[in-house]
Amino acid sequence: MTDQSEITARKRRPEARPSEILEAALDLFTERGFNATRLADVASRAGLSKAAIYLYFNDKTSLLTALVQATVGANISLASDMISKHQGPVAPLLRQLLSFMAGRMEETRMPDLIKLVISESRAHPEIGHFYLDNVIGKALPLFQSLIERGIASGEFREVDPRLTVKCLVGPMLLGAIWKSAFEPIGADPIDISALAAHDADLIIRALRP
Amino acid sequence: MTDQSEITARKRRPEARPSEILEAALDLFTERGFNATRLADVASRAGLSKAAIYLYFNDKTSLLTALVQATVGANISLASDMISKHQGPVAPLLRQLLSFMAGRMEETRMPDLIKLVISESRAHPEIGHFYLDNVIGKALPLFQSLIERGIASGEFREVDPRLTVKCLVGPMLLGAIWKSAFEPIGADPIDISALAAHDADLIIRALRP
Amino acid sequence: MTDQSEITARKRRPEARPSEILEAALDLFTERGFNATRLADVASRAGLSKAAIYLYFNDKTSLLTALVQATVGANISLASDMISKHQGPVAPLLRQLLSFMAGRMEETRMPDLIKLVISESRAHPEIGHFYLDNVIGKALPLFQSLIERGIASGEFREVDPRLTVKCLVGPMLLGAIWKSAFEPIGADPIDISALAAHDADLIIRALRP
Amino acid sequence: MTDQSEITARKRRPEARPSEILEAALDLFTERGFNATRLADVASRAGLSKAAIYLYFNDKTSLLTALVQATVGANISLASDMISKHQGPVAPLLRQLLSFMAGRMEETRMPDLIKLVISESRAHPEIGHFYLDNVIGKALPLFQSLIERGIASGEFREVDPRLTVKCLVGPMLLGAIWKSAFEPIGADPIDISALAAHDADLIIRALRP
DNA sequence: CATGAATGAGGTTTCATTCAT
DNA sequence: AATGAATGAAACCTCATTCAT
Repeated sequence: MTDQSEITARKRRPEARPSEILEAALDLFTERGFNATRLADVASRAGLSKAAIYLYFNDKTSLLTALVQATVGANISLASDMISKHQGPVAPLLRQLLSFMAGRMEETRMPDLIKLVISESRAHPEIGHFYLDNVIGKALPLFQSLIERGIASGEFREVDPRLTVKCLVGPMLLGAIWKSAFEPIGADPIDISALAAHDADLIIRALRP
Repeated sequence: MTDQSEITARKRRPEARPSEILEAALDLFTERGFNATRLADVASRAGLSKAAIYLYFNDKTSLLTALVQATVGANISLASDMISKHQGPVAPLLRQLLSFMAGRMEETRMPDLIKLVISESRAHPEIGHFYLDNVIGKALPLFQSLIERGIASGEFREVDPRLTVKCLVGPMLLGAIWKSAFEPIGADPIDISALAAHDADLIIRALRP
Repeated sequence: MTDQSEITARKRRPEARPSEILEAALDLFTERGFNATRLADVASRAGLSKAAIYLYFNDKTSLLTALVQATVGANISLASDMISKHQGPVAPLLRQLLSFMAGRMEETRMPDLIKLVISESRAHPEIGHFYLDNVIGKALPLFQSLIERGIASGEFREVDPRLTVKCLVGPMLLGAIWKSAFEPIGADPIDISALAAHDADLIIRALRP
Repeated sequence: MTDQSEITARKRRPEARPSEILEAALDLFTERGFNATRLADVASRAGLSKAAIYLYFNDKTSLLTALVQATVGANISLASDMISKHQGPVAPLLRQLLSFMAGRMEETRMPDLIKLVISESRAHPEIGHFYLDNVIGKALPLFQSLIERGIASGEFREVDPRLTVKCLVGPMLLGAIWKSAFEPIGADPIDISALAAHDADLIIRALRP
C-alpha cells in the first residue's frame, strides 16, 4: 500500500522486532484497552503476521508484562541516584525530582503505562505486584526518606512523612491519569510540568517550620 | 433442593432485582475487572439466570453505565449544597469537604467505581464522558470556586486556582486507586480520612498569604 | 435443506443431546481419526452448533472419554455373570463367551472403540488407563480363572493360563482391528463369529489332556 | 556453545541424515503419537533445524511412510525364504516362524510400527494400503500356504486355513499392541517369545489329525 | 417474570511449511 | 547443506446474546 512499508518483514532488521511489537502494542493498548486490543491489530501495526508475534512473546499478556518491565527500572534508579548524591537543603531537590517526574510524564508514555497497570492489575496480578514492588515500593520510600531528612535537619516542620509523601505524589498520579484517560476523551489538556512545579511550591511552603 | 433458598428468585421482592444485579456486578467488576467478568457469574451471584439480566439491562455495558450513574449524582449535589450555603472563611469548609470525600471513599464503593471508570473509559467512551461531565466537570469547578473565594477575601494568597485544585484533589485520587487497585493486591492499607485531613492541612497552610 | 432435519435443534428433546453428540463423534473419530476430526463436523453431524457441544462436554477429549466409558462396563459385567453362574464343564462356556464377544464385535461399534483406544492411549493416557483397568484388567483375569477351573477339574491339561488367555483373546483383537482399521481400507471383510468359533475349537482341542 | 557438540550438524556424515531423522521421528511418534509430535521436536532431536527436514522429506507424512517402508520389506522376504526352502514336516517350521516373528517384535521397533500403522491408516490411507499390500497381504498367505501344505500332507487335520492363520497370528498382534500401547502405560511387561512358543504349541496340537 | 437451551461471531494460539540468506 | 525468520490456515474454545417455553 504505502511505498517503503511494503518491504516485507523478512527484510527488516530482526533485532528490532521485539521493540517494534511492543511499540505497536502500547499504542493499541492505550487506544482501546488491553482486552479490546486484537493481537491481529498489534501484528499488522507492527508489520507482521499474528504468528510472528509468538516468535518473540509467549502470550498476549507477556506483551503487557514486557511493556511494564521495559518502561520501569531506569527512571527509578535515576531518581534514586539524584537523591543519594544530594547534599544540603532538601527543598530544591524536591522541586527537581518533581520536575523530573513531570518530564517523564510528558516525554515518555509513562502515563499510559501507569493507567494500563492500574487497569489490568486485577486481571493480571503479576503485573500489579511487579509495579507495587518496583515502582511504588521504591519511589514512595525514596520520597519519604527525603522528607525525613528535611525534618531531621530542621528544614521542615514535623509532619507524618508517609501521608506527606502521598500528598506530594497524588497530583502527579492525577496528571498521569488525566493525560492518559481523560485528555483523549476531550478533557482540557493538562500541563504536568506546571502542575509539578506548583505541587512542589505548595508542599515546600506547607512544610516550613 | 427446593427448600427455602430455592424459592428465592421468584418470591423475593422483584423491585429489588436491578440493584441486586448491580451489586453483584460491581463486586465482580471490582474483583476481576469488567472484561474478565462473565455475565453468567453476575447472574449466579445475583441468584438469577443469565437471561434474566436482559429483562433489566440491555447490555453488559449497561451494567457499567448504570453503576456509574447510580453512584455519582447524589454526592456531587450534596457537596455543591455545602459550598453554596457556606459563609465565612473558606478553610474550614475545605477541611469539611475533604473529610466528606474521604468518608465517601471509605464507606461507599466509590474507589472501585473510580478505578472502573478510569479503566474502561477508553473502551466505553460514553462512560468516560459521563464521568467527565458529571463528576470531574462539576467537582473541580466547585473546589476552584472555593479557592477563588478564599483568594478574593484575602484568606488565601494569590495562586493559580486550577493547579491548586488538582493538587488538592490528587491525593484523594491516589487514595481511591490505592484502595481499589493496590490494597487488594497486598499494598499496605491506606487511611483515606487521615490522608484527607493531612491534605487539607498542607493545602491550607500552603495557601496562607 | 432436508425436510425433517431442519427442525432446529431447539425443538428436539434435549435429553438425547449427549448421546446424539457421542454418536456423531464416534462416527467421525472412526472415519478420520480423533485428531483429524473437527469439532465443527461433530457439531453439524449432530445437528448442533459447535458451541452447543460445550454445553454437554468440557473438551474434545471428553468426547473420547465419554465414548469409552459408555461402551465399556455393561459387557464386562455381563460376561462376568455368565462365568460366575456357570457350572459343569468349561469348554461350552468358553465357546459361549467367545461367541458373545464376537456378537459384540459385530453388532456394536466395539471394534472402532478398541482401535480408538489403542490409537489414542499415548496422547491421552487417562483413556489408556481406564481401558487397562476396566476392560483388559477385568476380561483377561476372567478368562484366566476359567482356564484355571478347567485345569483344576481335569478337563484341561496343565498349561500356563496367562499365555493361554492371550492366545485365546488375540484372534478377537485381530478381528476388531481388522474390522475397524483394514476393512474400511479395502481388506476382505472378516467374519468375526466364525473366527471366534474356530478360535474356541482350536483352543479347546489344544487344551485336551 | 561453539565447542565440539556444536559442530555436529554440518560435520557429521551427512549421508546418515535421513535415517537420523527417521529415528528421531519414530521415537517421538511412538512416545506421543503422530499428530501430537511436532516437526520441531523431530528436528531438534535429530540435531537439525525444522527446515532441514524438508531437504530430505516432503512432508510430515512422508516421515511416516518412509518409516513404514524401511521397516517392512526385509522381514517378509526372509520369512518367505524360510518357507519356500523348507521341506519335511510343517510343525517345526511353524514354531520357527513364530519364534522369528517374536524375535523381530522384541529386538526391533516393529510393535511401534504396527501400532502406528493401525492408528494412522484412516487418516493416511496410503500407509494403510502399503501395509495391507506388503505385510498383511504377504504374511497371511505365506502362513496359509504352510497350513495348507500340512493339511495336504496329512500332518494336519482339515481346517479352514484362512481362519486358522488368523488364530495363529492374532496372539502376535496382541503382543505387539500390548508392548507398544499398554506396556508404556503401566501394563505388565509381556514376554512375546514365550507367547509365540505357546501359540505354536497350541496351534500344532489343535491341528493334529 | 424467568429460564434452559442454543448459537454467531470471533479471538488466541499452534504448526506445517516456505523464503531468503 | 542448512537455517532463522516468517506466515497462512485453521482449530478450539468462550461468551454475550437471543429464543421458545
